[in-house]
Amino acid sequence: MSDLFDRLTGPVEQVAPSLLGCVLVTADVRIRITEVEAYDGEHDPASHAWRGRTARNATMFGPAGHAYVYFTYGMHHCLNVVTGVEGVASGTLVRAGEVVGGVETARVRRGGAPDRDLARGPARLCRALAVDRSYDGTPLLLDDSPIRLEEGDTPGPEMILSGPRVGVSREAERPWRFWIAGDPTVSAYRPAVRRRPATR
DNA sequence: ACGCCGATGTCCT
DNA sequence: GGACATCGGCGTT
Repeated sequence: MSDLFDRLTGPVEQVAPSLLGCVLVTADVRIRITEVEAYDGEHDPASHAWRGRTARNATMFGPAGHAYVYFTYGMHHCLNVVTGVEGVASGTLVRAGEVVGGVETARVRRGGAPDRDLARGPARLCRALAVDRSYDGTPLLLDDSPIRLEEGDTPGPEMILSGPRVGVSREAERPWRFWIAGDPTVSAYRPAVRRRPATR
C-alpha cells in the first residue's frame, strides 16, 4: 500500500492536519487543501457515526482512503476523507482549499465567485469539484478514480493552527479544526448557533 | 465589517 | 417535529 494510505490509518486528530497541503484531483479541477476538521467515530458526539452505522454514514465504517460525501441543509454536499482502521468510523472533513487547477471550470460552477471563495467552505469546495452523493464511497488513492487525493507540500508545524470546529453544537470546544496560518482561502469561523430559541 | 435569516431534503428522536 | 459538519442575500454599523 501507499505511504499515504499508511498515514491515513493513524489517529484522526493526527491524520487531519497531515492532509493540509495535499491536493484533491478530479478530471478538470485541482484543489490544494487548506482547512480540515477531524471527526472520531468512537468517542466524538459531533461525528455522524457516533450513534452507529446507518445507510448514510456506512462509508465511514469502511477502510481509509475513501470519500464520505453527505448531503445537508437540503442543498449542500460535504466531502470527508475516511481515515483509521476498518470498522471504526473516523473521517476528516475537507473544509476549504485553494483551486490550483481548472480555475475557469471552478468559476463557472461557483457562479463567478471571487477566486479566493471558490472552495472556501466545505459545500463550496464540493460545488467547485462537482462532487455529490454519487461520489460517496469512491476510492481516493487509485489512479483511475474520478476523484483522487495526492500528496503535496505539507506545511511545517509552525504553519498549522487549530481551534474549535465550525457549526457543531456538541463538544464545540474540541480543537479539532486545523488550517494553514494566514491562508486567504481558509473559511470564516462560525460557532454553532441555535436558530430558534425555545420560546415554547 | 458583521449579524440575521430563509432555503430546502434527509436523518434521527 | 427538530436538528443539521452551510451558504448567500440583505440589512445594519
